[in-house]
Amino acid sequence: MSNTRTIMWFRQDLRLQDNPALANAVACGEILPLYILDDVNPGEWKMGAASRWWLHESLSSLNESLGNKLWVLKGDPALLLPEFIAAHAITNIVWNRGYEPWQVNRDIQLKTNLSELCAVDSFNGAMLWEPWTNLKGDGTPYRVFTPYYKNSIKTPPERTIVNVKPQAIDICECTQPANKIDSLDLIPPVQWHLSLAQHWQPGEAGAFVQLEKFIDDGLANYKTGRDFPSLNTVSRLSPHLHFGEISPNQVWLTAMGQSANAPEHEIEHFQRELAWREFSYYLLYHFPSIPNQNLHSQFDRFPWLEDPQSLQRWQAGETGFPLVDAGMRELWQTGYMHNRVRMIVGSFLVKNMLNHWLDGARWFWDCLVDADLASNSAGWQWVAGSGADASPYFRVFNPHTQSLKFDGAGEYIKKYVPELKGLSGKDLHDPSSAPAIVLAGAGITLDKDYPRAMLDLKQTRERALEAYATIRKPKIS
DNA sequence: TTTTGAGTTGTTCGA
DNA sequence: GTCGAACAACTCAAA
Repeated sequence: MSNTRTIMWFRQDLRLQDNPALANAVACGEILPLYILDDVNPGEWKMGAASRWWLHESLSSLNESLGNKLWVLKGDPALLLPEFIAAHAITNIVWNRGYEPWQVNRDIQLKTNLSELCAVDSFNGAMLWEPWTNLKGDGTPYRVFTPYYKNSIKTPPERTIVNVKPQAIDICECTQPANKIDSLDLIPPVQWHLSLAQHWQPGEAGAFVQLEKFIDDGLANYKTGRDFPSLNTVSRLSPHLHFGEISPNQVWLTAMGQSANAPEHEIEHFQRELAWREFSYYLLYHFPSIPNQNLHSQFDRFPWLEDPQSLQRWQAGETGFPLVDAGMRELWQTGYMHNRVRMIVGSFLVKNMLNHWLDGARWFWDCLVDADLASNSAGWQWVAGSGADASPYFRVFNPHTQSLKFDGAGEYIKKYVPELKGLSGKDLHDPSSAPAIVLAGAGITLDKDYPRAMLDLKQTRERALEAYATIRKPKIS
């Protein structure tokens, strides 16, 4: 019988299965499972409102899986942990690594300091390939996805045995307050989160339900189906992955094992999308300033406009462009937005409105249940054109064209912008241009029941192209 | 060092 | 209605 007592420090790995740090801790002997809500170190990017709701639910679920023995603290781990280690006769502490800049810095420091008090070990629980692997021949990081991906898949993800949870976890019996998770104050005072609860099942079990659902309904038609927001063809695993309720290894290997149920190229396409998540983490790790600064510095000179009123209309889903508004309202109501629609509302904000991408990133950060510093930063910079593998300057999404192409029947629009359900065809996608008699028949008065289009697409597109031209590097003659 | 080909997700215009 | 080219120039990766 060993005399170890190991802190299993849960962070973004709120699961029992395929959890390397947990497996290691359990193998050593008695464990003390702990979560610390750290609002000190993340600075500006501390968790947003939707994420907090999710975290509350996910911690509750994890706590239940651990027989109600999860410890919960709030504050700076650098201050809390030494005291905690001493108070509970701890011999070891383990965790799975994080990759956000503030986490990396915090953990390096912690590892040094805690090593004087007990044994410390960290593991890879969140990545198929950790960011310091897969460098170019010259030792510098990739900035383009395709070569990064091609190089990455030469090495299969390290773990091949997943979906296993440790048997017979020996958990330290310590008394703690009954309402421990509530004490973190993760639930907003406004009852806004109630609508989130209708759409999601946070926690490890919920993650598996979602994975199965995707395998059954989405994977076989993933490549094309993923473009249509009214279809249930995307995985919707992002929040589960963000909080580590399921690991990318588990998802990757499960998908790979479906060749009897889905064509190979569909599976591969999904794996590519998982790799985009990896690439975002990779970029954030190697270019830690991307949450706030343009990866391509010529964008520092970009003539952004500041117009709080327009920004507010975009946020509220009252731009007068049905697909944009549907997306922004989906975000508000469900804490999520379909991928294609994210690109469209992003392009609208950044290119048609000429609003700085950071405002979009901040709004998403607060509203998304899958808010992830890596994916959010990389995604917004991609849309703006300032990031890696960026969208070319001339790619300005036309919300009407996109709407007709990807929500032709308007199912998605009608779901989130129900005041337009009396319209159909072209009029539904562009109510501002609909004949008066059609609008009257549908019971819509523009600017009363639904806003008139807040800008002119053609004119703002040209304005955007001009703005992009101003930051071109001067030609050497 | 130089060269070559490629680079997630689009739109518009003119034939 | 359909189709291909143009939309800049640059940077990246690899040979």
